[in-house]
Amino acid sequence: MRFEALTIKDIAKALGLSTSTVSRALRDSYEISPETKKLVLEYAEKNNYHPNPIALSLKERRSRSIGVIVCEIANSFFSQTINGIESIAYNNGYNVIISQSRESFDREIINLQYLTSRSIDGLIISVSTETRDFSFLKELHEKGMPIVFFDRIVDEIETHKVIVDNYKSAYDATVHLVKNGYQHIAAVSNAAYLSITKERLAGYRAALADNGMAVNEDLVKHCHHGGMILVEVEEAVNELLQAPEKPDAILTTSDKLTTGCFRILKSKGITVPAEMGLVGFSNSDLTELLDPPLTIIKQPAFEMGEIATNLLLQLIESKRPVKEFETRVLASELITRGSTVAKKTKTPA
Amino acid sequence: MRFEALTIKDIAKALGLSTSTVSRALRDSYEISPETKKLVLEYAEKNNYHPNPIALSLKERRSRSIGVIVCEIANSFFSQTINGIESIAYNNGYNVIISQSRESFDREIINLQYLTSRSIDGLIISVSTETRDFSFLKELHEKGMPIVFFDRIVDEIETHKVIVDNYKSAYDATVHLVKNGYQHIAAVSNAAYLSITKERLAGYRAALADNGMAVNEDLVKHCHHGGMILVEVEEAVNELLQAPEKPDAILTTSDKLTTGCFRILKSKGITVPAEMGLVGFSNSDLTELLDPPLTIIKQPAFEMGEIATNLLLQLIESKRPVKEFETRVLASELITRGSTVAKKTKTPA
DNA sequence: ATCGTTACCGGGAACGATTGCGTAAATAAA
DNA sequence: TTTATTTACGCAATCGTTCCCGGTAACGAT
Repeated sequence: MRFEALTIKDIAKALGLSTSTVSRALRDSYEISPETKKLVLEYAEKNNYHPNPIALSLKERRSRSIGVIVCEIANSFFSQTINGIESIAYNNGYNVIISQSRESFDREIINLQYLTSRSIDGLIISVSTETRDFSFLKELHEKGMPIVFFDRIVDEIETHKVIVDNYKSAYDATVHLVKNGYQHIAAVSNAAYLSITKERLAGYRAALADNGMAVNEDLVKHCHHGGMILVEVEEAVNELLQAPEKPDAILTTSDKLTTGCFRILKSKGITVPAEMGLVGFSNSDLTELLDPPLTIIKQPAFEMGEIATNLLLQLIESKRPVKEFETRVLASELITRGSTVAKKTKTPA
Repeated sequence: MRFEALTIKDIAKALGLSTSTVSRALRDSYEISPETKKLVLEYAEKNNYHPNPIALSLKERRSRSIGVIVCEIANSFFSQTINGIESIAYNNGYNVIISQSRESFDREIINLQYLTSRSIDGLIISVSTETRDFSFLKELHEKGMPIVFFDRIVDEIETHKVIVDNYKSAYDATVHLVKNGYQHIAAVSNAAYLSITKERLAGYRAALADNGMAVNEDLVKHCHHGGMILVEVEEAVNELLQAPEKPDAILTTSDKLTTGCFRILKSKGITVPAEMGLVGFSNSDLTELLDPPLTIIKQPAFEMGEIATNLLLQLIESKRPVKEFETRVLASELITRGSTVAKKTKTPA
């Protein structure tokens, strides 16, 4: 069952005017007399008229809605980003339609097809951990769909992108570990081909090298489901513990991996930070309350969502095809807490 | 700029048929010859035809999208619920359009107006903590908009609702505190008029009464922003600590309040569970890793989202006005952990 | 030869809105 | 008074789709 909304036609009939006149009166056209305008406007106001957005969409060939694809909503980083996206979209009269890939490539494609068939005006996406084939996205982009990437971006596609300085973030976090006396620093990261993985591990490796420490590839682990499956993280940690050169600290490169590693270490009775230092990317506001409080790399997720949306709207509302694209690189924040105060130094209370 | 999609008209022109024939062929109508069907279908397939959903919406007077209003996406309970909503909506070919009220009544109304003007087919909502006036929702409902409430429901409006057994949940949690030797149990809750507040506090009070403990209203605090503002929680805790009868345990009635209280207690150096027991509603998966691990009441958020969506779709797709409404009451889960092992009993390792 | 059926297909009106164009009346200019 | 201009409005096309009406063949039955 549906409730019938008032249409322009109803107003026209009620007032003995044509629909064109009503339409023009509502849009305050110069060719309508003030009296008629007043009449129409008052009637519309009184009867709570709202233009049918679907009819408008059909006419204007735009839906005023943007699609968002993330791997998971219930993840602090992504939900904070969506928060930012929603706030900007909202202020500009756009809807936000959300889909989850759940880290599955197939599902990402289906979502993509679905969203585009629902005629969204633009897309904001952080690709799934499985996504190695970008042909669908590329095709979409070439057809003219405005796309903005954030977090896990796609180098092959030229468009606006929003990320943090992944290299520097990981570099600084690794240096922080080194400064705190850790000698054998491992990394637990996502799939190797992901942009964030490449950049973050590059920072990690550079930091080690710059501090005269050898990079031991045995100490770099990849979780192909990005920590969605805890067992995967457990295996990674187990392998690290059995490595010839057992690490004394771990750098994790995403939210789920950080809390996942912490969870595993705790369950194994490995003390943090004494036996194992831990620093990782995380946007959860509860890491501070953990035991020990976690040293984290926090991304400006909300702001990233805002920027991505502004860039997308710019793309959507541009009259001519945009050729100049920018990659916004934001600074992350290294919040040092208990999980990395170890070895040599002890922070004074 | 837009990319032009293939329309039924294009197919008709290319194949020398009328649009009606093409339309019918695509919908496998009996009055189209097998040959023509094959021709059309193959052409459509080859050129990747997709019916324009906006045109369909206009014709069918439905948008195949549902609106969701929650106070905040970046909240574990709500993001998990949205997860459930999205999964069911997705499987039924519906979009999910999300808005946040940020616990503000005004913003909730604006979102409501916006969503309905965008012609959603139905609405799933958990009202904001400020919402006392339901006339807008009521009017919407009377106009025929399918609505399903979850979590913070509205008694005055007769429609489907999805909640947990708030009374029992709070009752059991309180009894748990009593059993663990706590004598003076306080409650930190949301605004008094919220459904969840009333039900949960009723359970709390009943549990105290049933165990021969007096209900001291000084020990019941209300946070009118639902814990969104930490200061508010801090004030509540301060008042509790200065109460004539100082409490030795706190029951918190929502996610933000639980972690908020914990944060405040920790910052004040009040040890949990020794000086103060703590149990609260929470859906965060990190509470287990806190120090001490938190005893929580966990709601089946994902499932709640699923059920709410199924009920809504049922409402939307019903041929005649639905008169029989149900309130699904789900069981919550009391997960006992360190934050409530106190006084008398000590759990053996 | 005429009629009724069946099988196929097209015309055109919706759905709700915008907008280019035409035009009547009123006013101004010649 | 005649002509030009302005004012104020309506007609109809358009967006992409569906679906109610037709309509026209071909064919068998009378």
